[in-house]
This record gives sequence, structure tokens and C-alpha cells, in this order.
Amino acid sequence: MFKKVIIAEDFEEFNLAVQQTLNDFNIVNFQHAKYCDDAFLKIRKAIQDNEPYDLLISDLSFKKDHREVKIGSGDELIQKVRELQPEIKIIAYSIEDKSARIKSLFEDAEINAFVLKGRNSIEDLKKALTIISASDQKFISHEVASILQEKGNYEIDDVDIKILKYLSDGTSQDEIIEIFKNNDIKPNSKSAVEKRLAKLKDFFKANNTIHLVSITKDMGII
Amino acid sequence: MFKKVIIAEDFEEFNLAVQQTLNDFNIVNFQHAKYCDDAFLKIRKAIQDNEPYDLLISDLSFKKDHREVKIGSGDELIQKVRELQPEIKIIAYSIEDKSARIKSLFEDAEINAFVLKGRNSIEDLKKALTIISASDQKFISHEVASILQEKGNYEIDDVDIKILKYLSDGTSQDEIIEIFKNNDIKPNSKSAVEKRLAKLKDFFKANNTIHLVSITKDMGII
DNA sequence: TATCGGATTATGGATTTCCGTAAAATACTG
DNA sequence: CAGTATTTTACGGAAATCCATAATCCGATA
Repeated sequence: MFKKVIIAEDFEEFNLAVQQTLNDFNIVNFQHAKYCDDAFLKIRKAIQDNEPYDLLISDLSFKKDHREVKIGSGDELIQKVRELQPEIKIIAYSIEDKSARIKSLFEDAEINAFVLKGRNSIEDLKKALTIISASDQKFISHEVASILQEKGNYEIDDVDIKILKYLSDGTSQDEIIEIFKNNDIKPNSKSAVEKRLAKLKDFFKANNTIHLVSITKDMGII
Repeated sequence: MFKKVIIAEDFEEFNLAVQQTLNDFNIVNFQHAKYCDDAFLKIRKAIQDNEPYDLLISDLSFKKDHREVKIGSGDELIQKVRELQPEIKIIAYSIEDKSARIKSLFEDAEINAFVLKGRNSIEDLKKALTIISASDQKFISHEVASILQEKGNYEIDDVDIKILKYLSDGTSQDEIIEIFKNNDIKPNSKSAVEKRLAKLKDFFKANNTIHLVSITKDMGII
């Protein structure tokens, strides 16, 4: 079982529950941070002191408040920690159930477990701890397990997302093309953008561009 | 202080924290429900037994799962409870920070306190309990307090919302007009809908309709 | 009933988006 | 290098939306 754990979680309620769970596993050496920045600093410090953490339990969404932060989301924190300390085990612990985001966590940041906050999340957290401490097996809450099997959104690339984001931000297609040209983004012709939008509308079964933006917002893609 | 409390909250973590807080106030007679339906039944039963609750602490968003429910959100639960038992005190306890929703809770359902889940929510919960048990004063977490002062969205009516919802659902303006005509919704001409959209875009400072839908989605209006 | 004001509806032209076709550029293959 | 395939770009007409103006309806009031 894990010896030294760090929790990144802004809500007291979840912190309390996680700590209680760790106690149940007789893990007493843990710390928590309410901001991603703090968590990252602690992890780096621990490495320097040659006493690295062997598990990170991190929330994904952190509330913004008065404090200015460098790392604003758990996704970023996890990514940076994975680079800094590749062998650390990571549990994402979040209410997030958007497939795009979870998928990218497993594929890009290579998290070891995803525990969905919900009616029985503590149970899941215990399972995750048991499984990933004993092996390199992954764990994912069953409510969202299916999304890992989903045939990929691999057809949707970075440029598509950019277009969608700009659209949802009130930018017209003409303006987007201008921006793309000024920033040397590769397909930047009127018809290329139009074609991509047509493809996206087809893919997401959207009736029109408004619908498309609405759908992709709901799915957490933008 | 309150004698008999019911908590409607689907997350174990929050239930635990709230119950601990009640214990701190020496409130021992409380129950909790993970589904709105259950909470409502308990409240009704308590009235019939002549032992009504004097406080409801309710979350707003409840996760959907396999179980079929009649009351799907805290907003609905609160509304129904307020009708059933007008004198009960109600604390909304939620992560929700969309002004439209909070405002309507105070104005329509006349909740007594709104506690925002966040880094210091337990502190706020204690304040709310103290204040509303002793008087008819309202409490609202300071992070969202400002929105009650906001000049109203009173310019936006039911038809506006309908239009926005249909748009975000992929319906074209022409189709919306058709639907309005078939359902005898009062302004149902091309230009009336266009005029309303122009007004909304002006109000929300949206560049175009896509932007408008995106903004109103973010604000929780649709 | 006459008239005023506000809201709704009608109309038409400018702009933007939509969508199909075709040319041009680029990549890949033998 | 020729030939094929894929991607990007160009063009143009159809459709939808945007926007300003004008006509019409409808309730309130004296």
C-alpha cells in the first residue's frame, strides 16, 4: 500500500472524506493542498528532499477565487506532475463525466485511476487504492467505464477544437480565417473551415452551427 | 436552534460534513436522503405524524442514475416543500454560482439561506444555521452575495428563454416560428423573434447568435 | 368613439453562412 | 518521375440570418 500521499482538492468536505479513507488503510503520512500550485510545490519539494510522494489524488475542477494561480485545473496539475515524476501513481477524483476529458487523462497523462464523485464514491476510492497499489492495472468508476471503449473522437483534431472555441466566443467564420492566417495555422481558407464545420456537424449530428457549439459545450469538448 | 432537520444530498462526502456540523450544534435529530423523492416523502410523512421538520438543507444538483425519479433537482424539491410547508426554513447548499438560479431561489421559493460549496463552506453553513435559526434574516455566502444586488434580468421573459432553448437544440428560426404558431405562443412572427434575438444579443453583449447561446448556456439560463 | 402608445407583424435588402463542384497544391507510391 | 490519392483552396449560387423601416393591431384613456 502507499506510504506517502498528497491530495489536491479545494473542498473541505472531500478532503475530510479522503483523509478518513486513507486512515482506514492505515496511511498516516499524507498532506493536502487546496490549490494546484501548492500541491505542485509540495511534490517538487518532496523530490528534492528525496522523500517523494508515491500517490497523488487530485480533483479536476478548482474554484477560482481572489488568489492568482499558475495551475488552474487538475488536468494541468496532473500533466505537470506526470512529467516531473513519471513513476508516481495518480488518481483523478472528480465529478467530471465528460468522455473527452476523462479519455485524455488516461491517454495523455496516463492516470492510474479515475474515481467519479457520486453517491458511492468512497467505495470506489477504496477499490482504486487497492487495485493500483498492488499492480499497474487501471481503475475507473463503472458509471463512466464505457467511455473508454468508445470509438475515438480521433477524427477531431486540434484545429477543429480551435474553430469551435472561437465560434463559441462570438468570432465569425471570416474572422477565424483571418486569425488563422495571422497565426500561420495550416488550413486557413474559407472553404477549409467550412468543410471542417460540415464534417463536425455530420459527426455530432448537429442541425446547424449553433447546435454544434451547443452539443460540444455539453460534451465538455470546448 | 433547530430541533429536527432533513438533508437532501446525494454525495456521501457532503452528507458526512453536514452531519458533523449539525453535531457541533448539538442537533441530533436529523435524517438524510440521497434522492429528492425520498426527502419529499419524509417531509410529508413528518407533517402527517405531526412532527414536522423545521429545517431542510438541500443540494441543488442530483446525479442521475438507474433509478427513475419524479423530482430531479433541488430547485424542484425546494419549490414543492415550500408549498407543502410554508413555514419551514430552507438552506440551499450547492456549488451552483449562476445568478439566475440563485436569484430565483430567493425570490420564488423564498429560501432562507444560500451556502456556496467551496473552500470554506462549512464555516458558511455554521453562519447560516446561526442566523436563520434566530431570526428571519437571510444568509448568502459572500462569494455570490453581489448577484442579489444585480439589476434584474427582468427584461428576459419566458418566451426569450424558449427561443434560446430551441436555438441551442438545433432548431432554426423559421422552425421556431412554426412551433410557436402551432402552440399559440403569442409573438410568433419572423420579425418578432428576430427583434427579441437582437435585444438579447444587445443585453448579453453577444456578437452573434452562436455567441448568445454560448453565453446563456454558461450563465445557466438555458 | 377617437386617438395615442406600445407591441406585433410585414417587407426588402445587406450580410453571412451553407453546400456542391472544380481547380490547385501536396503527399504518397511504384 | 509519372501517376494516383488526399488535402487545401477557389468559386458561385442557394439558403438563412441580420437589420432597418414601415404598416398594422390592440388596449387604455378621456
